Amino acid sequence: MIPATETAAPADAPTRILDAAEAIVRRAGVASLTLEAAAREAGVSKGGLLYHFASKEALLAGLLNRMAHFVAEDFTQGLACQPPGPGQVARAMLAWGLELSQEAMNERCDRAAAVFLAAFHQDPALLDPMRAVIAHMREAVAADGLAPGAGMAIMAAMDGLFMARIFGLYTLTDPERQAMRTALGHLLEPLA
Amino acid sequence: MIPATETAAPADAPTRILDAAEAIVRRAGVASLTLEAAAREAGVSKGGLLYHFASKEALLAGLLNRMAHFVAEDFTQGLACQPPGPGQVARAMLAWGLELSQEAMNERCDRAAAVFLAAFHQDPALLDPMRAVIAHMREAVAADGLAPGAGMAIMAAMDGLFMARIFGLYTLTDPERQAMRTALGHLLEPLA
DNA sequence: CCAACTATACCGACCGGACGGTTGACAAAC
DNA sequence: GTTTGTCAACCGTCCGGTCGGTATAGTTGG
Repeated sequence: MIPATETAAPADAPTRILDAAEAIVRRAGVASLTLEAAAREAGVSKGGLLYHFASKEALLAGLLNRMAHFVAEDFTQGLACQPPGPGQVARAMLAWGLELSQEAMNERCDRAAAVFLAAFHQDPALLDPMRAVIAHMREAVAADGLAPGAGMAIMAAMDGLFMARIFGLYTLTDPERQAMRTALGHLLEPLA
Repeated sequence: MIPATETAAPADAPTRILDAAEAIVRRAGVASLTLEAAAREAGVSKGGLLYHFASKEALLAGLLNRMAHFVAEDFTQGLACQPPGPGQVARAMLAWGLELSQEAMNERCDRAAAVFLAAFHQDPALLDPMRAVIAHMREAVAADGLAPGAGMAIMAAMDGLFMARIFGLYTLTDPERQAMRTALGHLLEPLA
């Protein structure tokens, strides 16, 4: 959704730097993200980068803040696509994790994963903004009007798929996704 | 289960080094794991460490192999505790993720997480032994005699809890654990 | 029995490179 | 003329890995 500020759009330097850092982590892993590399990829010098982000930690913090914002927006949007009523939140999560096209899902996962791991490696405390977003989601799940535990189970399952993708542990085939969708769908009924 | 080879037991050097590396990552994060630090904590010199593990990558590989072995064993043991029949694997996974004492669960999670993240940071390919173990689990789940998707949903949910703990995203309260256990329990019935 | 030799386990000084961050200069914008 | 954005050179540190050396325990030949 958010406009693709990349191709042929001369974004401002901070944005270009964030994009570059993200791209590096996605392409070559956390360990390859250095200030010099990010600066080069963003088309600025190292000094120029440090003008906008005073330290590597600041860079990662900026990256994660942007991501947390994006995730929160994504969640709200997904929620709006579901008809209201009990289980709305859970349905939105299922749609996010199992009904999205593989490409869309992979794009979101990989992007989030890159930022996530990079920030965590620098300092686990940098994840705080993300934790806040997730806490907000958990509240929404708790107030979803489903049998207690059902929503949390669905959320945890989607988190599990997310992790599996992050680390390349496994990916579901399309029939598997469908089957899991059906199974978890049973938890949506008010009293199962 | 596995005998605690730590306290007052002068294990052999390679084991001491692996323990030390693991402890460092758990205590101070991936970034703090240096060869010198690991060597010091293990009570050997850097040269001594490099005698047993020829490179940092070799050290991480050793760490992850040990962990993969431990996880596989843990899985087999948990399986043996469940009465046979359809859903045996899924029940074992539920027990692992939701019925274990908090302490036991945290211990396992933290230990795995530390090794996992350290290895991934060094080189994602180092996770291959772990991927093999997980592939084996997925096969077991697929042959569990449950409705298709149910077992995978349960496995994914446990993975999600694992990730949430790794990154300190959230932890379930005891009532929440109980509720999730109940909800996922519904998926164990042959045809829901 | 002993001397020579080898293998194993370990040590710690050192090297080279990389990386985060600093500094001083410079040009355009206001 | 000062603020803003950018640059390139430089510095200190840290870390992975190398290397020459040492001590102990076998092993072998005389």
